[in-house]
Amino acid sequence: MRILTWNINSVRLRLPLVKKLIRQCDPDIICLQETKTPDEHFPLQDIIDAGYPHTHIHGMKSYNGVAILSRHAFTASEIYHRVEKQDCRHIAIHLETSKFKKPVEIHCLYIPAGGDEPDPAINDKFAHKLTFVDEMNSWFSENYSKDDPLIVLGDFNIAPLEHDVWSHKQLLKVVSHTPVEVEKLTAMQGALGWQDAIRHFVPEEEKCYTWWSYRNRDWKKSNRGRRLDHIWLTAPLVPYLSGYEILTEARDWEKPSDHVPVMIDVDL
DNA sequence: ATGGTAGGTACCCTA
Repeated sequence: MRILTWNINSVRLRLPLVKKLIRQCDPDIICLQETKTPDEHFPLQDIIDAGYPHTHIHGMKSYNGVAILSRHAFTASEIYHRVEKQDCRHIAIHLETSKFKKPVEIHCLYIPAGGDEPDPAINDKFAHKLTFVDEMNSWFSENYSKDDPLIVLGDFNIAPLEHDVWSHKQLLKVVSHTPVEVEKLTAMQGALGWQDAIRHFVPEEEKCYTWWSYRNRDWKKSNRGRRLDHIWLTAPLVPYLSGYEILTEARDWEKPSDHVPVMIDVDL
């Protein structure tokens, strides 16, 4: 089972790139963030025709929006509203497997970016981001145990490790790598013992990125990247993890997203 | 220290 996450930055604009991605990677499940469209304008028929008849989409006008597109039927689908907002950042599906009694749940997340100023007292967007991560931490802790087979993935907008950014020192006061948000994400990770599927394969001392800013003349040459997109698994799933890929070349596709697809293979 | 680009929308917001 190949499971993929991608912040697509407008699903309508980049539908041709979704098709290219499918041809190239053939994922079983595609999780998208920043689809930026209400459900009635989501290109659903194109997705179905591309081989993904099972879809769970939750979007809004202009901002945010998440989607799960699957080759396989799922038994349940959920929409969650976070921090008392209706802003389309968290959905989930349940998959029956032969490996586990309980369904495997896949949670697709788009954590708020948090604006520019890393001070929650003067920046509401950063305050929202911190509250959002706290709420995710307590919600997962209250509703699940470490023995449940769970996957949480998406654009977390936080690069937690030193080598998840091009310069740890220069980004300490830059939203996405500040100690306060890293601490909250790490607390959430610890609560259910989430395993970072990418760092399962890539040593922590090795640079690893999934996002490069548009505001750069040559993203590849300067290589000022950050690892903002993540796939986490609970312990029961880790033995079945068999591979990963970060599709860095997608940053050079025509009209690219600033994020690249991240995927894992799990033998389910 | 500053400004750089992109997408959606409606003359500005978010990333």
